[in-house]
Amino acid sequence: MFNQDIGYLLKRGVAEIIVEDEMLGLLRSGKKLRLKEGFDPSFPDIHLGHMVALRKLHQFQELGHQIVLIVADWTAQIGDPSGMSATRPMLSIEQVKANAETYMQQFFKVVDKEKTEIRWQSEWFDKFTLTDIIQLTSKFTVAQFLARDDFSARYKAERPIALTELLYPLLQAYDSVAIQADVEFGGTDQKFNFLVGRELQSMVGQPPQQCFMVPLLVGTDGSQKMSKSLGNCIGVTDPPEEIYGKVMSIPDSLIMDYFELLTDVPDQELEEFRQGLKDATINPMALKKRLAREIITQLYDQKAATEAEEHFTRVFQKRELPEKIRQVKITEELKQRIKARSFKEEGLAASIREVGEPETEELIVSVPLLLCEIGLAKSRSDAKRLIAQESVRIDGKTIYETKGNIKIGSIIKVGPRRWVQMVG
RNA sequence: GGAGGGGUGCCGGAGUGGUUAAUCGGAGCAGACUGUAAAUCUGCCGCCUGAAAUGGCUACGCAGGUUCGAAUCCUGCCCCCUCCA
Repeated sequence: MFNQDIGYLLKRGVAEIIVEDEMLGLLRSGKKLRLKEGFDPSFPDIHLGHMVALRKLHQFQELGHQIVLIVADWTAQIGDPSGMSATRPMLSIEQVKANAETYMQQFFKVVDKEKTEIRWQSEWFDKFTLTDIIQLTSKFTVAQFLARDDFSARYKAERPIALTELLYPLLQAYDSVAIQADVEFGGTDQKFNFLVGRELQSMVGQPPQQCFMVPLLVGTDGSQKMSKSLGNCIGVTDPPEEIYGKVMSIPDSLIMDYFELLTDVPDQELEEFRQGLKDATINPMALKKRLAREIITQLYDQKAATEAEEHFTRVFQKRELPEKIRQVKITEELKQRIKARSFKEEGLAASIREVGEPETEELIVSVPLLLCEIGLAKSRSDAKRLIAQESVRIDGKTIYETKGNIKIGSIIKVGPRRWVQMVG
């Protein structure tokens, strides 16, 4: 049983472990391991891509090991050299704290707070002196760093590499020394940084950490790794319906990866899925529904998953109205703004009329203006385009011109998934 | 210190005096098809005015200038990259 657990732990959803034998030895030794996970407080939002490693951490926790979460408040100022932006604005201390707070709320959706130790880089780096930095940097060579994939790629492509970026792996490595990490967790893109940590630890006489790397989850676009800046991610705090919808929109080719990395559906069952997909006895859509339920159940609960599924079926498969629609109040202020900015010509001004009781009040409005005011269009030009494309519906009727009637209770729909209901 | 290359719309990247709100690709949006999959096809894709045709404004690192007219020419400035030292 124990061996089975370990096998699952070290195989399912794992890209690479350095050094696997040592890792196995550590697990068998019965020692309570210190599992390192760092995060950059510039990006406090966790998405499913991060969740892969966090799920692993949780599994280790269940076996009694200790997570050490590091708030990388120093390296955040450098920026991880994973090719994107080299420079980024320095965050204020308050901002860092607020972001750390946000991060942890999401982090503890997946891992057990009770078994987590939280450490800040500033605990050790605030005290760092130039001497310390010189000592640290003197241990490595430029050639070693240029060996790293993205450094060498950028170097060859004659793209800039900031000196501070070279410092990034060193600082991250020092974290491992500071907390005496036994294992560091992350995506395969962290391999270089992890290895520097290993090396540094052995230089200072600590047992080198194991590097536990999970595959990078491909985002909803089906081609690039999930990342917030690419806009292809599913956030762990996204509302259930949204997670459901986004999962349904992933390409079929990703289904099995998602199952493997993000759920506990047993390997054997996954094999059946694979086979079923292969000989087309399973509808991929059905699998995605299952997947969406699994994920939402983990992040919320079963009830939320069921509701999200009902919502999806109703709104997107049957094309009915959602049960909850964002409501916008028709305030005096809104009316004034609509009046002030539309139909300035005398003849038309009169057409803004009130019919009968306030309850049945009907307004003739400039639809582009209205869409802007209630946040369904970015600008009036944008709104006009949407109308021209016949994607604006008021109470089920497609709008073809810029004039339209609304009343209390009117439902305005733009495109396939944006609704607003006007309320009094 | 010297030499060379470059800064264009969300991103990549054309354009080197006018017909350029700026070729093209990607992303995005809308639509057809569908399983909110893929593939494919169509349209849109700066802001404001107008029902629309139209019109106006803002935009090609920044500031000036030349010109009837500039992203494109001139001057100054800022920033980035590579190479040599």
